[in-house]
Amino acid sequence: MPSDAHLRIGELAELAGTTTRAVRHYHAIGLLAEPARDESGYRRYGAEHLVRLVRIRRLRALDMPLERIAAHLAGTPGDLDASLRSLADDLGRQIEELQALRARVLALAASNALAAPAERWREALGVPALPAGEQEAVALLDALHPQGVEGLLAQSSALLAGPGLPGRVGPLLERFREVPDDEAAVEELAAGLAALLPRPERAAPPVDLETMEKLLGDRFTPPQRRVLRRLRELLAERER
Amino acid sequence: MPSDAHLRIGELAELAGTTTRAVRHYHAIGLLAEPARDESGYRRYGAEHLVRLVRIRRLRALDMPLERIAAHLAGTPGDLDASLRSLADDLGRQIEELQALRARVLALAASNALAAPAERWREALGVPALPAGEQEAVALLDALHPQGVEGLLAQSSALLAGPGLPGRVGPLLERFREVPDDEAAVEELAAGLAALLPRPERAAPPVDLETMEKLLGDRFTPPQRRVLRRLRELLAERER
DNA sequence: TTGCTCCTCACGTCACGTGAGGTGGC
DNA sequence: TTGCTCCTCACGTCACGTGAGGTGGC
Repeated sequence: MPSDAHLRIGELAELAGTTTRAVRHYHAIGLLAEPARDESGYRRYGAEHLVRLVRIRRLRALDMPLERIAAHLAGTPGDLDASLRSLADDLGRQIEELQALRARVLALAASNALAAPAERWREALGVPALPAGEQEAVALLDALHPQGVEGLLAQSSALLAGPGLPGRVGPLLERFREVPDDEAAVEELAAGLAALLPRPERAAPPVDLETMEKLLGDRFTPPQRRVLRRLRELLAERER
Repeated sequence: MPSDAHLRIGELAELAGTTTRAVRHYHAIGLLAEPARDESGYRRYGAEHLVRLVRIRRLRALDMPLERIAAHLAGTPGDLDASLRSLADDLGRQIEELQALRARVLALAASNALAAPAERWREALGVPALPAGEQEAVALLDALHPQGVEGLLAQSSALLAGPGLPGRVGPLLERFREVPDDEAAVEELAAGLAALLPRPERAAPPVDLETMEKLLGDRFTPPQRRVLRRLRELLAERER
C-alpha cells in the first residue's frame, strides 16, 4: 500500500474545495499530473497532488487564468511576485473599465437617451409631434450618428453662427413638408438647410445624407428629393 | 429597386460599427430579422435593420448580454429604465467583487503567503531550517488548512493558554525528530503536542491528522507513528 | 442487492473570431 | 482576368457544469 496513492478523486477534490470535474480538467490540460490507477482503474492521489491542487485552487480564487497559474507554478519565487503584481494591475484596469461603463449606464438612464429618437428630437428642438414617416427618418438619423440625434444636433449647433437650431429648424421643416414643385423654392430650401449643417475642416459631416437617401429616398415626394439632392450638392461644393 | 433593400452586409456592419460576423450571429439567434436576398443570394438590408442593429450595438457597448438586449428591445419604455438600472446594479456588484479580489491579491503579494510553506512556517515559529521530509509535511499541513500554515498557527495560538506557540513548538519538534521506542516518551510527547492543538466547541480541528497520516504516514519512524496515533486518540477523546 | 463513487465521452456556455472552400460582382 | 464581397459550415475561445451510459466497491 504505497503511501502516495491513497486518495480517490472525490476525496482529493473535497479536501481542495473543488469538484472532480475540475480535477479531471486540470489533468486534461496538463496542469496537474495524472496519478497512478488502482486495480479498478480509479485514480489514486498522494500528498504532492493535494499540495499542487490546493495551490492551483488558491490562485484560481484570485481569478488567475489557468495558463498563468501554470506559468506561475513553474516559475521561481521572483516570478511569483511579479505575476501577483501584474494580476493586481489587470484587476485594477478591469475595475476602471467597469466603473466607466457603469457611469455611462447611469448617465444613459438619467438622460433617457435610449428612448424613441423621434421623442428626443422633438424635445431637443421644441417642435410638435412628428408624423410616422418622419419618425422613421429621425430614427435613421439617430442610428447614423455615433452619438445619436443629440450628437447630431450638438455638432450642428456648435458650429452654427447666429441663433441656435431650435428656432430655425421648425420653419424649415414646415416648408420641407409642403415644398412645391418649383425650382426656386427647392433651391432656397436646400440653401436654408445647408446653413444648418455647417462643416468644419476635416470633420465628419454631421449627417450621412447619402445613406439617408439610399435607404429612405422613396418616402419623399419628387420635389423633396430634389431638395435633398441639391442639399448634397451644396454640401459637397462647400468641401472644396 | 425597393427602398428597403439596399445595404449589403458589409456596409450595414460598417455603418453600425461592427462586423459581418456579428450581424450573422444576431440573425442566427433571432435577435435581428433576416432580410431578403438579392439574385445572388446576398442579404439586402434596409433602414429598419440598421436602426435595430445600432440599438443592439449601443446596448452591447454597455456590456449588456444579448439575451437581455432582446428582452430590452421587446419591452416597453418602462421596462427599459428598469433594465438599465439593474444593469448598473450588476456592474456595481462586479466592481465590488473585483475590488475585494484586488485587495486580496495585494495583501498576498505583501505577505508572501504564496511562498514555500516551509519557509513561512520557519519564519512564523522561529525554528531553524527544516529537513526535506518535514518540508513536505509542512506543505501538506499548509494545503490542508483553508488559511494555510498561517491559519493553522493563528487558530492554535488564539486558543492556547499560557505562552504562545513559537517558544513551545521548537522543543517538541526536536523531541519528535528523535523520539525513542519507548511508551512513556511517546505518551508524553503526544500529550505535549495535544496541548498545542486546542479545540473549541464545534470548531473544526486545526489539523486534519487523519489525512496527514494517510498521505505521509510512511515517512515517519514506528515510534513517531505511535506518537501521531496517540495524539489522534487524545484529540478524539477531548471531543466528548 | 442497493446506493455510492468512479470511469469516459461529449455537448453546452457567451459572443463572436477565424479560417476553409466556394461563388457572384466590378 | 483580378481583387473584393459575399455565401455556408465549423472549429476555437475559457473553465469547467451537466448529463449519458456503463462499471467496480462496500
